[in-house]
Amino acid sequence: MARASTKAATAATEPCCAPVGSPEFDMASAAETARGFAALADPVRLHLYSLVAGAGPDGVCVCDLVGPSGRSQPTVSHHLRILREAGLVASERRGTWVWYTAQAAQRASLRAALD
Amino acid sequence: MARASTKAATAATEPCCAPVGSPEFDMASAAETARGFAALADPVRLHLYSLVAGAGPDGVCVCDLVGPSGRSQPTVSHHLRILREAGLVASERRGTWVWYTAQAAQRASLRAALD
DNA sequence: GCCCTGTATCGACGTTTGTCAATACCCGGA
DNA sequence: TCCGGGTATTGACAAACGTCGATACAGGGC
Repeated sequence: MARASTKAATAATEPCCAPVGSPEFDMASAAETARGFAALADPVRLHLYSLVAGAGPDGVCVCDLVGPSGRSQPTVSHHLRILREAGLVASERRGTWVWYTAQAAQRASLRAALD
Repeated sequence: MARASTKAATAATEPCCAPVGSPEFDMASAAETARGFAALADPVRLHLYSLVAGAGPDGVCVCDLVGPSGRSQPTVSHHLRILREAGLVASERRGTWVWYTAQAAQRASLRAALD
């Protein structure tokens, strides 16, 4: 765990390592970012999100997501909830049905995390 | 599951929904992409990856990752393996120690998935 | 050769996740 | 008001995950 000089030490007896430059790491925002990535860490959710994001600004009705996902309706609802809680999609009731739309801000936020 | 006209149906008795435009969804590559996101779906791994990516092209020695992560050495090794299997980092032995370097290609691939 | 140190693997544990059937909730139409 | 259909919630279960202690492996110094 000790620290060495500025350049990688090729000698073996030295403590070990390099500068590492870890100024500080915001653990709170890291947990939030991790939740965002976790929302996309499942093939079914990735598929659902691509369907929602691929639909125009009007979004997609849930009833058009159950079929393509190949999962039961409760399972799809569960995945949509995770995407919603991660801020990647938003839901809106329109009469009998519920429509989901993609939230560009959160997608941009995750893309920015891959700087 | 039925299909409606091209525009959102405001009437309630119509079957339901919109075009949805899901041309095809490559399930195989989706699983691969999901694995990439899953690798970043944990705060500890996010921290480890930021340390690896933040270090210069030389990378970081494992011994400098255990401390900041606040986890045991086996746990860090476990997380590094997941990052490596996801293609986000690569490991290289240098004498006594093992150094990890970030793989820009996979990071770019994940960023591209957020198109 | 033996020891010492750094890293990876193994075994076990509690927690979280993905899934479905059953059920409750919400809304529009009759 | 009741009924019917779309969606969300609940309960249960197996599988996967994060974590650690103990241990095995690898390489350098003696």
